[in-house]
Amino acid sequence: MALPHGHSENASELLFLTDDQLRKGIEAMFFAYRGFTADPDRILAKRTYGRAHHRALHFIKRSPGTTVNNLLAVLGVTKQSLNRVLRTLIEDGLVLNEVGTRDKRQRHLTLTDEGLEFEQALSNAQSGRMRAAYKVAGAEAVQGFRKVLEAMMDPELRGHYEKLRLGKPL
Amino acid sequence: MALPHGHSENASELLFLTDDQLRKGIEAMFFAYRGFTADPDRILAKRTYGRAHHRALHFIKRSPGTTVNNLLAVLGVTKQSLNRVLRTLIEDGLVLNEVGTRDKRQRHLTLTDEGLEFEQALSNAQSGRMRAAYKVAGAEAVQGFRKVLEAMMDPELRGHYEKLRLGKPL
DNA sequence: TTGGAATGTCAACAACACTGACGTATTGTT
DNA sequence: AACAATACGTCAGTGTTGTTGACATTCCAA
Repeated sequence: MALPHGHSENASELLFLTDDQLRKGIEAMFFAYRGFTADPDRILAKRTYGRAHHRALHFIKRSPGTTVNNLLAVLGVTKQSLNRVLRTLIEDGLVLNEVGTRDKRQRHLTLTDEGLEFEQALSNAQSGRMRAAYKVAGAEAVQGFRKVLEAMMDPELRGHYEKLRLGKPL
Repeated sequence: MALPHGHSENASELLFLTDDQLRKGIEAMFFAYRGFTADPDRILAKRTYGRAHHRALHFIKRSPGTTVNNLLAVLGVTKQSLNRVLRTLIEDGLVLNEVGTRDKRQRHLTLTDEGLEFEQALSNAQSGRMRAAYKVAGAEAVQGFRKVLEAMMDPELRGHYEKLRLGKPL
C-alpha cells in the first residue's frame, strides 16, 4: 500500500521523488552502466575474456591474498561460476593460487606481474571515462552520485563495499 | 601519457579526481547496479524471463508503437538477440506486433493489457528501491547522481536517453 | 525493372550465470 | 579416535543473452 506522497508535506521538497524523476534515474542507470563497461569490454574481447574476468581481477587486486570464499561473497556468484573464470586466469598466468599456511583448505589469490599489468590496462580504460565524467559533473555532483549509489545497494553488499573503502589488506 | 594532475592547479578543487575517488566510484557502480536489478530479477525469475525481457518491456512502454529497429538502437544489442526475447513476449501475449501500414517491413510494438500490468509490477519493484535511495540521499544528491551518470554515457546513447526524456510518443 | 538497402527471422554457437551432486583435504568438536 | 563442518574443486545439465552467418521479404531509387 503506497502513501499518497507529497500531499500533506512540503511539495517543493519532494519534487525529486516524482514518477518521472524515478524513471529518468532508472534509464540513466541503464545507459550509464553501458558506458561504464564499454571500454574494458573492448580490451577483454581481445583475449576471449568477459566482465567476469575483469571483476575477479579487480577485487583480487584490491584485496591481495583474498580467499575464494571471500571473493565469492563480494562477487555474489556461485563457486562453480567463479571457478570457471579463475581457472582460466590461473592457467593464463594472471592469477596466483597459493595454499594457505594457517588453514591449508584455503587458497589465497594474488595477481602476477602479468595480471597486474592487464588489470591496470582495464582499470585505466574504466577510470578514464569515470574521470572525464567526474570532471564534467564537478565535485559536488560526485558526492551526490556516490551518496545515491550507496543508498541503492543491498545492505549486505554495502558491507562489502564499506570494507573495501578502508583499503584493508588481508 | 597522463598529466601530473593537481600539482599546478588548485589541489582542493581536484581532490575528487584522485585514483582512490575513481576506484570508489567504480566499485559503487558495481554494487549499486546489483541492487538496481535485484528486485525486478526476482519477479522475472518466476516467469523464466530475464533482464532482456524487462528492458524490452520498459522501452516499449516508454515509446508505444516503436519499431524493432528503434528498439535495437536503444538497447544496443543485435536484432537476432532482441528477436528471441520479443518472440516469447509476443507468444505470451504481453506484446503486440503489428505490421506497419506505411512501411510493411516495419513491425510496430505495443504492450497488451497483460504486458502493461507485468511491466508495472517490474517498474514498481525497481522504482521502489530508487525512491528509497533518493529519499535517503536527498534532492541535491539526486541532481549530482544524474549529472555524473549522464556524463558517463556514450554520446550516441546519451542521444537516445535525451529523446526519451522528452516522453515523445511515436 | 532490377539492384541495393532496410527489416525481420531461423540456426548455430559462446559466455556466463544457475542447480545439484560428488570428491577431497583440512579443521574443529565431541 | 570418530564425526561433523568447512573450504575448495569438479562434472553434468540447464537457461538467458549475447554473437555471426545465412536468408526471405519489402521498399525505394537508378
